Amino acid sequence: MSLSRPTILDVASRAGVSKSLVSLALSGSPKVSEASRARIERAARELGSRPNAAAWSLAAKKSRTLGVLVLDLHNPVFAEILDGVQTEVRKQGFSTMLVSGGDDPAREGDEIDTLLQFQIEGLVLISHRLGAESLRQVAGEIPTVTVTRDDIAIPGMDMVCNDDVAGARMAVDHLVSLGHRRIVCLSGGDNPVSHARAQGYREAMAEHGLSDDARIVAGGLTDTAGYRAATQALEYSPTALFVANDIAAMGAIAAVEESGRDVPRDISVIGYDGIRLAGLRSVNLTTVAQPLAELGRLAATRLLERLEEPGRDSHHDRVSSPLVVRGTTGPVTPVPTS
Amino acid sequence: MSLSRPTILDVASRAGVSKSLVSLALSGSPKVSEASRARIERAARELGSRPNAAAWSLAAKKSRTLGVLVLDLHNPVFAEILDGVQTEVRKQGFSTMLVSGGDDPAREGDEIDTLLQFQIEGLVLISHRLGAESLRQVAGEIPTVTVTRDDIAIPGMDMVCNDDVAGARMAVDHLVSLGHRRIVCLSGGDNPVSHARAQGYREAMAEHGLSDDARIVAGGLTDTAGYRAATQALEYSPTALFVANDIAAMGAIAAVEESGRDVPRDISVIGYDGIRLAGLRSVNLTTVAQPLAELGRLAATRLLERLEEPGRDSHHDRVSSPLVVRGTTGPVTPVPTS
DNA sequence: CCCCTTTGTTGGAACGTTCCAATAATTATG
DNA sequence: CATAATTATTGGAACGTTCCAACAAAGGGG
Repeated sequence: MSLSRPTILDVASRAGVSKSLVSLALSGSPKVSEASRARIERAARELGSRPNAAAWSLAAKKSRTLGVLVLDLHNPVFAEILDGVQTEVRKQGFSTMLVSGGDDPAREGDEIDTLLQFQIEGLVLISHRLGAESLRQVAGEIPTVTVTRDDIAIPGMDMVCNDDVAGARMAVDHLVSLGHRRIVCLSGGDNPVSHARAQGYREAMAEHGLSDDARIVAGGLTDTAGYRAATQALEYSPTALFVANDIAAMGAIAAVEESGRDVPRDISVIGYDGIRLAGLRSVNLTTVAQPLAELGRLAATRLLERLEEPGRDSHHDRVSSPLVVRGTTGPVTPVPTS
Repeated sequence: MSLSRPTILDVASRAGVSKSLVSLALSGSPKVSEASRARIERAARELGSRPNAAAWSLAAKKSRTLGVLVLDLHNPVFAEILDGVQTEVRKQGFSTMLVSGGDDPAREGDEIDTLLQFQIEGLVLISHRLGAESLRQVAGEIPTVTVTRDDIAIPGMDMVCNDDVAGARMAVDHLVSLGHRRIVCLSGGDNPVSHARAQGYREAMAEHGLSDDARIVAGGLTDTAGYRAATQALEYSPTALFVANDIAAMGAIAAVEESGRDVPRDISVIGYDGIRLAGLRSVNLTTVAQPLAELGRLAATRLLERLEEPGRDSHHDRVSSPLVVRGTTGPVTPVPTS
């Protein structure tokens, strides 16, 4: 309704002081007398004034706002990491401006541009879409932290991720300890994360002397990709599947069940990511659970630290992801299926 | 790195024109000669200048930014609506500033405040948390549209939602057409949306002369709530369950299966919302699918329309949600179970 | 009682834009 | 060719803050 909101000038005249004092009082400066402070606060409350963030940011030459780019909001992994970011950022008195790349690299660039226009002070990239070149360029312009990728090290850019290789090995170890040997890996396609997970699979298989049984089927990170890859994997008559992520694992389970086999009696399935969804009763997926919210929290912390101390060396955090055993993995059945 | 980014003054001096002309050129005014425009654009590109959104918003007295408040990002329903909002808003040249209420009413108020500080021009509320009073207050301050609730009509506030009563009736009709009579409703608890869905259930049961078979079990909108409610509902030995939302329906399915019954052979289950997740192969849930992205798109459209024409009457859109039949519903088994 | 500190308070200049009224350059008109 | 009309361009005043140097008022020490 009110076309022009009250400004600090309105507050000042109502409280009978200068605009400068209002500014001081509202920013909590100690050099304002109690009397004035009380009068100013009352006036501000009565007028319902709200500081204009645009003016603030212009004058103070900072925005106290962090930009967050998420690969695609539909994927629960990102939503969960995001939540950790937001909680921490908020706690430190910053705001976040969130944009979604909508799974489209071109749009991703645009969105970063928008964020920069808003004078964000730092950028959290929850996406592995950006190429090395763009990444380097962005990181050169603004303090940046990436989450979920550890393929590119750029000086001055921080990195937070889980140890995909170790996680994948843990998954395989678990399956082996249940007696499985014919374990097929449904890879997540051509991206850094999936490569690392496949690598961990290979290493663990070798370590258990199962290199000859190692089979990697090319898949993707989606439900349908998992379904297709699993269908194909069945030709190897495996007793267990290690799938690149939880969503794809769900697709894989569907494929296994449709083929008339039971999970986990005939075939065990293990995923990766630890999205909440995997914990739902009807899914009940065994998985390597990344501490998603913690990843987000850590990323925010690192970024805020760098804002304090811009020149510091880049930090590379690699947190470990525990194995969460649920209902889709079990001991290998003694009698072979056919 | 560069402490001070290039401004239009830098561009102006490089192009040998005044700052005003740069402003004109960059905003695409027709009264700039081709020659100057080309020079200015080149200079801007070379310097890598980016308009300062804060300054812009201050000078132009608008922000071209819309605020979006989401109840909780973890719930896929909201992410999917959000996606529709963002796509449309973006198309019209606006930016969005997203905040999440984190399922906490107090924080929700704070977040709206933050949004207002950023001088957002309009607000999209994807949440049914706010009470009538706060809602009225917010809507009085800024053009607002709510999505997914139709319980409170406030003059000047637009509303976009689906017809929950009709949707619920459709669900029941579907079950009845499959021969079901003992259909139990697992309600979603004490919130406007769940009330409407339960109401639709009651109406449809009455219409089919099944009022005596109507049973409503109090539940919630989460996985575990659905599980518990379903466990309780089994005492009525139903042949079908109508569950308040998809997530709860997934919990219900788990309960049914754990009790040794098969879905859909022994008991059919139908959900509500149409989240993508429900379409995953291993879930394959029959549901009343709200056009989630469309809801978001429509909300954005209405809000932008209102910005054009501030005084207009409030629009209440109630879109219809088609039934999507998948694998969790089937004909009632001819022979009674016990 | 004067000067020095301390404590509050103030006006004005910035910040990077837009917008407007005024000017300069160009073209059309009689 | 002078003048009017049009088209390009410009400087300056906003916008709502912060920040700083300067000032007023009040104590404290000699």
